[in-house]
Amino acid sequence: MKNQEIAGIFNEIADLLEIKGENPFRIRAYQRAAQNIEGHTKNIADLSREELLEIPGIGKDLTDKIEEYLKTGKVASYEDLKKEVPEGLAALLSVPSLGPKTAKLLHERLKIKNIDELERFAREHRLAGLPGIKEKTEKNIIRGIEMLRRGKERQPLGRVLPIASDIVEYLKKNPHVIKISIAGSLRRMKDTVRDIDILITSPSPHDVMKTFVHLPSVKEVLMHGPTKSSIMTGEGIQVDLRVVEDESFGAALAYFTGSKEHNIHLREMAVKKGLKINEYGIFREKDNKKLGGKNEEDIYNMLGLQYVPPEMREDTGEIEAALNNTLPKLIELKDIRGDLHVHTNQSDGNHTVEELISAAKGKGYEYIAITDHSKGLGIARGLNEERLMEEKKEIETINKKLRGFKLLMGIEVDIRSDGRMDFSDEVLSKMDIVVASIHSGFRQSKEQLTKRLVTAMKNPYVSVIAHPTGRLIGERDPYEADMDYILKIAKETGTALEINAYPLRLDLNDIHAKKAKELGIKLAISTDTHLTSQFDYMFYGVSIARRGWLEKKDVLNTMSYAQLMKALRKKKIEKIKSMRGKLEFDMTAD
DNA sequence: GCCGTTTTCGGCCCGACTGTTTTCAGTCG
Repeated sequence: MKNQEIAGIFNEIADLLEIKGENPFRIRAYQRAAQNIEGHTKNIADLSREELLEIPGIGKDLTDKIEEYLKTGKVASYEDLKKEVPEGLAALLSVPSLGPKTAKLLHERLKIKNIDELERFAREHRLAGLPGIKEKTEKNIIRGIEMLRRGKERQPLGRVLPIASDIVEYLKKNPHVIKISIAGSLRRMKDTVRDIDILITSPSPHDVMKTFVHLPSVKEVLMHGPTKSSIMTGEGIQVDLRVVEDESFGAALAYFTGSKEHNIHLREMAVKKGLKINEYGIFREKDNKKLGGKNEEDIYNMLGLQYVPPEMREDTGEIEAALNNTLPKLIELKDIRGDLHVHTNQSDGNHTVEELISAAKGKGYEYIAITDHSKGLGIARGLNEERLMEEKKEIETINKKLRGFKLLMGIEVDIRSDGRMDFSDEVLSKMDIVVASIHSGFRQSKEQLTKRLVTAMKNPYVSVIAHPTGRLIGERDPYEADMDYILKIAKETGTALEINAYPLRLDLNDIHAKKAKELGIKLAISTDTHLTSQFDYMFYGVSIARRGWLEKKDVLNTMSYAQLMKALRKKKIEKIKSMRGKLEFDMTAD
């Protein structure tokens, strides 16, 4: 996908233009274009000129630049800009509290070109004395650089949400708090978040703010105003709190949840209707009469839109869909009827089958698939043929005794480095479900990795590809595989793709999941449980699915046991037939 | 740079907090 590359260039152009002091709206145009390209589910390189022009925020000029880049690998105007602005200067913008005006000033007066130089000047007190800069600003710049170095990366959703929930519980105890909600990218359930946003309504903001800046987890108070404060926790996560009156809760929640792009789009719509939206409500422009804002729904209703669930608020088409009354009915946690990727203590899980059944029943599930590792994964005590068959026998015995609950006999079969499955087709054919995945050779070439996954999908007994990109958030990048091609083959072979709900994986991610849905590929949302408590991760998987606009019908494990077994068998037969067809064709071709 | 039921030119979302000021610019979300 060229999308990331092109979005990156447009974002850098925006930074360079900012330093040059260019027209802010021109800068925003580049940022908006970058955002829309990055979030686009189709590979930009495959689009025609007309299709490019249809992307919001992409006009004639940017289309030219995209085509220029695809053809030559460069954008001339970007190369020119880089010559004008010293290398490294744009990086100064990543320092919190330091913006383009200051960056420009620092370069013009002190010839500062990068963050290291900036830090040296600041520590030597050589910034103070410049217009508008004194000791306090100097200190803020040093603090900003430290923050940047410490917590640059975004944190995984699964790590931050529990911290946020603790803070919410603590603040709830303050008697002046009426309503409280998590907002920001955390409420939108982005797979990684940079900070925690919390919204409160209270008649006595001062008291709430006082509680907030004295939370036990506060390491530093970054900002402390009457309605808005920020703190840094001991874990190095920034928490922003906003307090409004109860009458404004809905408007403030919408404003504070974002995304920024979604909000800007809503406000532009409002302006065209003679309305104005801010965090206090929605108002009639001419006489400033308040028309709503106590509930989030007010905002959408007044604009003639369906209510947009927070997970969709990225300005990637949801507003247009809401206008046309065609928003998908997003999948919900309660739609999930089972888990298709579960490990027992036979491989690297921690529980017996019975313990897993009991926990799954507690979740209200109708079934789970037992999918231990295969022999190739020695480190996880992967099962050989003999142990697998023993497990199968055990599962069959247990199944006979179960009432209102079923086990699927499965395997998480390793895709070996040469693309072969870790078990023969004969063994795999005895499974109810085969989940195939890559656990080694991550550094192979793009061609090799793609080929491995494609070979797996073409195997008639493989039902699901687990954690298809192999990423571990903050630890390991997704491996180089041609995702567009993999999606194409998944569609052709009828292989389902997994949204692995393990918080560090969340793999597929939201963008790929959306694309898979558009192609008509089925998805499985699975927890990859190794501990019974990890069944709870399903919530994260469903959140990613919602961000990918998935509906109940797109997800395998929303089916009943009978429907699922029928669907799995049908796919298997179709695959075998199609493979035979290919084989015969190949033979006659020779 | 984009975009059009007021516009092909002239707009482009809106407000809080900080640090430097004595009325406001810069930054952020």
